[in-house]
Amino acid sequence: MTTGDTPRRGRGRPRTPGAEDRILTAALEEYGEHGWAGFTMDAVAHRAGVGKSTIYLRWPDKDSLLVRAVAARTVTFAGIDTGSLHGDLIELTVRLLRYLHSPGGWAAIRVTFDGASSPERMGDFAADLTWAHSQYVAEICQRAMARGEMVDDLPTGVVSETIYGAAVVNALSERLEGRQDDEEAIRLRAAQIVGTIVDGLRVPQDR
Amino acid sequence: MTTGDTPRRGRGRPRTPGAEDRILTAALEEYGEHGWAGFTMDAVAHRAGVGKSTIYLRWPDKDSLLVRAVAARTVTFAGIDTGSLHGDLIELTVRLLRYLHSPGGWAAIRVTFDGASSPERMGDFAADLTWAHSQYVAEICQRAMARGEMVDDLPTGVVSETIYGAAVVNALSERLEGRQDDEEAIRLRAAQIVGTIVDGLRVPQDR
Amino acid sequence: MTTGDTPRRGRGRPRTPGAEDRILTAALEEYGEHGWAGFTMDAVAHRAGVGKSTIYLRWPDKDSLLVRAVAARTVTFAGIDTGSLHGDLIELTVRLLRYLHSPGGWAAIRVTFDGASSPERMGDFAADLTWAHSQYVAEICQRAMARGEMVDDLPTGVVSETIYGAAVVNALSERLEGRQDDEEAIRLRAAQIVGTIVDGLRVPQDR
Amino acid sequence: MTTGDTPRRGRGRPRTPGAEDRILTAALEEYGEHGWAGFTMDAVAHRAGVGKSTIYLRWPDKDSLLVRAVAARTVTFAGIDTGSLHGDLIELTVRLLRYLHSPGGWAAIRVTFDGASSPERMGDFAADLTWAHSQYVAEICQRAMARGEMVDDLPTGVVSETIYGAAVVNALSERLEGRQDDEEAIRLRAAQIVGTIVDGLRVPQDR
DNA sequence: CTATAATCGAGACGGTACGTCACGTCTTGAT
DNA sequence: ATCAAGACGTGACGTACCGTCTCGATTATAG
Repeated sequence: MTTGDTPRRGRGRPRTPGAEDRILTAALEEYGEHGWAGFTMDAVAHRAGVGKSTIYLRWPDKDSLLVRAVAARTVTFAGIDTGSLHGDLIELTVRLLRYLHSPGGWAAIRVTFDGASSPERMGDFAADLTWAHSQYVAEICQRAMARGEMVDDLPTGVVSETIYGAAVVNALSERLEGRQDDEEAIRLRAAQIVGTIVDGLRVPQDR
Repeated sequence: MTTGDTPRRGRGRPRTPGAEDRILTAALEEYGEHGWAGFTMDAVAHRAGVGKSTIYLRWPDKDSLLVRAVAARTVTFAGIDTGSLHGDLIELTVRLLRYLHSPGGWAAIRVTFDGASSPERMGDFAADLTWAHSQYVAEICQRAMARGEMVDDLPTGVVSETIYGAAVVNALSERLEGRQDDEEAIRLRAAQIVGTIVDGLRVPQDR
Repeated sequence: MTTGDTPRRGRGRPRTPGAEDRILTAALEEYGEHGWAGFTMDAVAHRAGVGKSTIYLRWPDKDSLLVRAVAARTVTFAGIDTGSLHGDLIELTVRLLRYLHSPGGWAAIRVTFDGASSPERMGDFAADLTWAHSQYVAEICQRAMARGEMVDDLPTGVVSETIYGAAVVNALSERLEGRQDDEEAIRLRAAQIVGTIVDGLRVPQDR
Repeated sequence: MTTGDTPRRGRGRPRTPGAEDRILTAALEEYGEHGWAGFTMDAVAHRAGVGKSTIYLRWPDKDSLLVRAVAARTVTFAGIDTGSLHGDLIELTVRLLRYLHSPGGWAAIRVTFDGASSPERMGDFAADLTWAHSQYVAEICQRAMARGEMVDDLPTGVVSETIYGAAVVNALSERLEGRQDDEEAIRLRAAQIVGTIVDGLRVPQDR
């Protein structure tokens, strides 16, 4: 996920090992503190204790730096398997909400939407990220279908859209209302969202 | 929601009638084509065939212009009442998807997320918009609860988050995948989303 | 000699009248104080109380600015006519030495030599300046020839080369030795130079 | 005048024999082609087929390299003695013109004037060079005075300024006018310059 | 024959200035 | 009073070069 891949083939002074990380961290911090406006390459360089040239040696421009900074801090939600559809989705949603409520997660959201507007500049990060998210849900659903727990006449994409979407909008409204949701609030919201999706809104008629 | 408030009668040359509209249109077009970076006041002025002063006489800065341009194209989803929860939500979701897949709707999404990141500059619009969306769902849910059609131990905010979120992410993935959903695709997706929310994912056990 | 020629045809805000002068003055001062290294566009802009764009609106780059700054302060030596060859040349040489010993004159020398090395960048200033200098001498010589005061089998170019060259090298050695020639020293040197050229070095044999 | 001073025997890999020369040559060529601006250490290193460290092991900075490059190609005009003032000066002037019309001589002129502008960085070379030139003339003049051939109430500095200056300005105008003086043109000009200085401009009154 | 050490080509590094571009302000003459 | 045009001060952009540094490779002397 880093720029990496450089096999370091010898000739010339090698790139300073720590620099990559320090720059990405500085970038995320600056972005978090000042937003896109006020997100300055000079400030990032200064905060990372690095010259601008060192940054531009690694990333071609401001957009790319931010995208990579976000990508480098992307978390994975793979490997969830509690044994039940409800349990799996709860676990996934809790982790998702936790992430999206963090500065890095919010930055990922913004970069994703920016990326969808100008794919030539922000590259494939957005597509990769949303595809990864849809996969987590797909795996959970496939297991649930195999267990006969879940209807099988529904593309899993709808489920991932619904869960991912609910989490994104929840993070959005947290920011707009100036809330700071704690772990308890997150767990409650996850339960409500998953409950709606698994059990539906209809009043149970006979049970 | 218009520029308004300043009736601007009195002495002197009156403001050129068409200008307001041409500027807002030009702004949306530029934003749609080039994204936030590459969205230039000079370009907007040029495309609208207008001097920069004419713009700055009406809006204080770039953010405000963009917010107003988006707001001027905002649509309302009020007044839906088909008689059933399922019917209401389908109608709402169809309209929502149609809007968010349009250039103006996509711009509204982006402005909303930008606004949440820098509320001091353009936060009010985002808050107003999301609040309005949550109200449409709230009204529908309250009527459904009164009819006994829907569980009443769930805050309506969860429902609006889920529907609005699913629609937003659907618009996002349409762009990322380069799709161009037609009316049929939209109706199908709306049915799937609302089905999931109203009926849930569980296999009906006895019916 | 200024950038000028702009007939100021109306449309748009006119260029700030004083700016041109303030920038040229600031440029010469910065150049005089810090030399070519340490001659910074930002510093010139700051000293002139002007933005960099205002400078780049008028001159395409650093070289051009310096050339024009020097050119704008170029002095003329036209109109010398004391009635005798000796008197004319003394007057010319005194003025020339005075000028070349001043900061502006020294800057003119440097720009001239730079210009001869890269004519595509420094343009025609160097050629114009040396041509003008040769003309002053040519006029003086032609009058002297007409009066029968001077040999007429010699191109006047040699005379101007000799006088201009002596003055340039005199200014050079003043700087290298850290001298600060006063008016008296200048007049003495002028007399010696012109004496050498008019009367020659040979011992007068019979007079 | 070479890099010298450090005999550099002892252990370790000895300095590559040809490097010194290749670097100085490359430096003069780059300087000649692009002038001071556009005279780049990287370009010199590349043209000499050498790493930058190899250059910086020998000279502390750009100024020093250039000064040394010029100094290494400096020619001497010592040992002229034809028996007459006129003959000596002709010989000196011819050699001087030949040198100053060559790339190395022109570079020496430029370095001299640059050095006079920032003596702390490269002043010594300029002072040494001009002092050497004045000595050649001084010797010639002293012999001429001893022979009673030349007036003795004139400091020899004036003569050297005049001759050196005329040669410098002649080289300048050759470049400005795009001429390429051949040996014949040089001899003619030398004769004219020396004639002016030895015999003066006055019409011989009785002969 | 091995250890030590200076030099080499390559090129990344922190810094500083370049020339460009956009923002939001301003100043003009015209409407 | 508003308009189109466009110059203004400010400040970030991405590039280029300086002089330093770090690397692995090379080439000598010293033990």
